[in-house]
Amino acid sequence: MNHFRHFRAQILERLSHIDALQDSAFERVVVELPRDAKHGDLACNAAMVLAKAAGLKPRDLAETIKTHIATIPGIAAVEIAGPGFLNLRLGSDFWLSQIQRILEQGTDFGSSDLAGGEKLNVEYVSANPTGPLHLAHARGAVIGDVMARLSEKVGYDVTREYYINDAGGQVDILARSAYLRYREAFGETITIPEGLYPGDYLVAVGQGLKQRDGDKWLTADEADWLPAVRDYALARMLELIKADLKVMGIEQHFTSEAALVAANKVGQAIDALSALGLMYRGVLEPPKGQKPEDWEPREQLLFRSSDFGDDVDRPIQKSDGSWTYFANDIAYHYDKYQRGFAKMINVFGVDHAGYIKRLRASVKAMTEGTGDLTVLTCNLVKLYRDGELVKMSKRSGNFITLGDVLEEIGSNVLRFVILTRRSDMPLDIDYARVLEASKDNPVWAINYAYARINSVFRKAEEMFPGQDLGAAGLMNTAIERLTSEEELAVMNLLSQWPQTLETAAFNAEPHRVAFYLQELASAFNALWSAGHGDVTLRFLQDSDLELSVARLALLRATSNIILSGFDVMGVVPQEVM
RNA sequence: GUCCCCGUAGCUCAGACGGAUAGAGCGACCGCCUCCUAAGCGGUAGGCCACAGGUUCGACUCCUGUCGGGGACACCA
Repeated sequence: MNHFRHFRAQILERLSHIDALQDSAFERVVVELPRDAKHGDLACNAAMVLAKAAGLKPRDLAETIKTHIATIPGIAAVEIAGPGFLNLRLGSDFWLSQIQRILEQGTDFGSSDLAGGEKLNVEYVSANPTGPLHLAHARGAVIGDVMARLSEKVGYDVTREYYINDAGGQVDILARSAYLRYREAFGETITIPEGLYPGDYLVAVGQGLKQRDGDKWLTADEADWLPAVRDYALARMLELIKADLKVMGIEQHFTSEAALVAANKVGQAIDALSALGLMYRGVLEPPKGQKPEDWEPREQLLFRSSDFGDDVDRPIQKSDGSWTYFANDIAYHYDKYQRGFAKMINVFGVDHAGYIKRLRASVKAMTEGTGDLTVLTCNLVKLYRDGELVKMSKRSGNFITLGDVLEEIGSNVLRFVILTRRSDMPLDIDYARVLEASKDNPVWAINYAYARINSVFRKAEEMFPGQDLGAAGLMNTAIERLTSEEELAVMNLLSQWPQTLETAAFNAEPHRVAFYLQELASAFNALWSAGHGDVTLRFLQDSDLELSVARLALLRATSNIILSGFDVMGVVPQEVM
């Protein structure tokens, strides 16, 4: 349960009974977290935003509102502060109900059906199938995967998707590169010309092809071997890619660009846009600034993307009459829409940022406004070792593959590090730092809190043998015994989890989960350490079972939320450290 | 030339829908282990939120402009 929404609804209901507010609109009323914990558990701005229309001073209106909302169940105290804030303090009856919900629902606590089961397509990675994934792809993979998980939490019916760009010139280059490796497998000495892929991951492809087909292509014409070599190499590349994704726990539905083209989806999508009057033949202005030397004005088939927010209209056909990449992409999104996805999320690398406007324009146009495409961009990732930037050069084939990184730091750390930064900000990863076993390594620090909680439960079983310390046994707890500032801070944070999930999901900001977990772990560690100075604050008090159980209930709720957070991030927790 | 992103503490970064004294981690300095994991915790110092206007009762947040950093800009994918 999102307690902000819960109490807002309760407050609005009470406001509707106040005579002075009969004509007021309540949309601007917000229930939120006060900036300072001293101000209470919740803050409401109702008096300030409604005062003007009601013809009252904010603080006078606040007095009236206070008397009406003070009796809402769960609210222990209402204070008026500053320009007219209503600061609410929640009572132990409310906290107990929250702890009970968390214990009962486990990792489902915070899930909701706000999206009402709407179908959502999340497309990510979609790396060209011409080589192994590298570090930049990992970022998109994590962001997309976590967006998918978050979206499911708030009630979307999510399909995870990978778009295989297997129809363009790059797959012919792949085929030619693989063919050279095939000849190499027969002992020939090869030189890889500029423009082909030099990476040695193709050696195995050449060998595999030799094994499968023998020498039948050695003397064949390119026109004959190319399709076969291409299909074989493509399949091998997809195997590589899927293997890396599997290590990260990612599985997706694969859609082939070539298959869409073969099914004439492009023609259908362009016809649909033509029928809407959005296609025309015309000549584009030359690009301003540096004008390419070989630029020449030519008439092309253009899409009126500028009618839908793009800067200029975009070409759909190349000069040789074949479709542009954009045309295929229009077809792909048209296909998504026909499969029932009015709502789509794409995760792009920052180098494709300039492509977003035209793609969104095409979705708006072809769905006649009913479709919605959100595009998340992932900024650059730089890798550091011992403070030195690890150079990556795609041209020489000398780049860090995702497999290399996974081998060294693992999926957990990689996922977490990626999620500690907003996706559209540049990200630096320092090997030494992320592998450190200390609070400098955030995933470690959170897992440490979780492991400590497990440790307390092990101790508790020794101290109170026979006591039921499972969810059922902790359910009816004297939560009012928890009165320390540190304990209340943790309870308040636990209650913020549903809100965190919703914000992260609906604003497409998966990093919020990571920041929330760091805060929660930090609050827990503070609670733990309070017991160092003051023995009565230790969780387990062998002379006071009731208090110990109350504290254990809070701890179990905390570990449930940590597990929920890890679950959403795709991080696998360690039980003991 | 156009478009997109960014500019917050010494460093790396959070600050949803505009709200109260702008936060965290690292680094610096000072404390805390006979005790559930000190792999930790507490405290102190450190900010004209790039700049200038505008909207508002109220702007780090919204709008316009300027400066600075990054990225992308016909037919490639």
